Amino acid sequence: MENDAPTASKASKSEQTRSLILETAMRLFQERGYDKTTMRAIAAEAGVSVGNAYYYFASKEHLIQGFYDRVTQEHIAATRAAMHGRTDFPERLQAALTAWLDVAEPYHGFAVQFFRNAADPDSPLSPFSAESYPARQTVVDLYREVLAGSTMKLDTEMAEILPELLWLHQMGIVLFWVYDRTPNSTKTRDFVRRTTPMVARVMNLSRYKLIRPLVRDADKLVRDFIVPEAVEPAGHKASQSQR
Amino acid sequence: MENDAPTASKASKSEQTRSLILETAMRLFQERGYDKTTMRAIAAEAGVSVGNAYYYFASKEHLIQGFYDRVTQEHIAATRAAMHGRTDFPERLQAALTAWLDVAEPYHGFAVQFFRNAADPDSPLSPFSAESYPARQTVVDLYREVLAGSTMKLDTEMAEILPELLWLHQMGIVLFWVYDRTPNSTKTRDFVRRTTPMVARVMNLSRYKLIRPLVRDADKLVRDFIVPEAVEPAGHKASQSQR
DNA sequence: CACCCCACTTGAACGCGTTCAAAAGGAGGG
DNA sequence: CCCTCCTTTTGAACGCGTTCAAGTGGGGTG
Repeated sequence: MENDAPTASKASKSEQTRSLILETAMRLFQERGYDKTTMRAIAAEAGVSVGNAYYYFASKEHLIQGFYDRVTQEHIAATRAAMHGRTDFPERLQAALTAWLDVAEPYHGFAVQFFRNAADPDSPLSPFSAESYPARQTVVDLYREVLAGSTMKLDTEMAEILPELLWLHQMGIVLFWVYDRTPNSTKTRDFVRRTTPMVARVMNLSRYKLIRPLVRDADKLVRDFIVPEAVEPAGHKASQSQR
Repeated sequence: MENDAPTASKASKSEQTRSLILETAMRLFQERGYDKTTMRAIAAEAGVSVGNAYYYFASKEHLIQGFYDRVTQEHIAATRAAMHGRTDFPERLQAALTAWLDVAEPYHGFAVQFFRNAADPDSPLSPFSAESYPARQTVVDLYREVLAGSTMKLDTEMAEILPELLWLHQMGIVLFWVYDRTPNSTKTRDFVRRTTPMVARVMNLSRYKLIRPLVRDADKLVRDFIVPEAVEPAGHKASQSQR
């Protein structure tokens, strides 16, 4: 995750321990769910002490960041594969969203915990937090790609903020998914299938005279309130414990 | 919350204890925040035992339901007062949203904690849960009122689902508010001020031929996926303990 | 009055996430 | 070889939400 530069040629002892704990945690979360996996159990299973786990991860929640990063990486790869050769925008968008559902499905059980954090602005895990800005930007870029590779025509004004909006749209889908208890998230998949063409139609409409002023206002609104200007630079980095 | 019907003419001893605990909890939550208020502290301050608190409230979270109900009641009253005499839809909508912000402001500090828990579909406190269906419906009815009292014209099809959508819209605003750290939630208030007329414009547009099919699809989508048909009746009542 | 029943109350105990002072390595420097 | 200074590791201990077996008390019944 972090760069580790200084020494290490392949994988310092420290780095090994760290990922051993992370892997163990991820496995147990998947096997027993988040709540039923205790820090003691993770430590025991990994063959270290509880305190050691806390040396590498500031809290139990921070272990989830591992899940988040992993899902994001797989999501991007899967989306690129699924979009390959397609230029129809709705198809590409649907590919991206369906890919997310495929990748995240195994974690559905404890994804709830993830979303709990989303509602807490103080949590570094919140998708809106400064700490997760890089991860967020990665996904925004993915949607930029979804858009760029399509034949969809829209004015530059719109094109600029759209990736951000599509990311927000994905967050909405994820919220829907978290609440969805149907097997294999069938309901969410249907929702996506029916929602995607509508999104495309709204985007098309945005070129009509009638709607233009509304679009312009919406654009300005998003710029003023939603998209952060570069995010405050100042020190954080304090994501880990370091006494 | 529960009905208590059987005996009690004015306020059975039981009912007194119950509300004593609730009032104490609400006060401490406000004074110290949710996390820093311990169940032991609540019990001590109320002059009862911890176990007794758990006799009346299944969990610490359940105490928050009190906050939720109170805010809802005040919100409805404040909105009616603010809308009085106005028939312009955007004005009425803005009145409703601003009223919420006014009423909820004192609790901003621990509303975060509340929303954290609310994001959990398993929690009875979730705004989407079956348990909070009545409370939700109360607010949906409020928005029905906002709409009905306005001069805004829209076809019946639209008018039917719109209250639900406006409730959803309010949820979005609340999410925004939770993240807003400006004094007196100025940013959220600006957001509402600028957002409200746009909502009205979208609603107006919905009558144009060009957009009609889109609206029809959206309507169907909402009916199929969002608005629950009376909420499943069956078990899973098992969310809480009850000896 | 004695008895029972049951709504109500108690507080010790449990399991959890988290903290922290202290120990153990281990890599240089003398 | 020892001393020093970090990084890493340990596990007991703390405070919390929650549970539960054991009371307590008052009203109805015989």
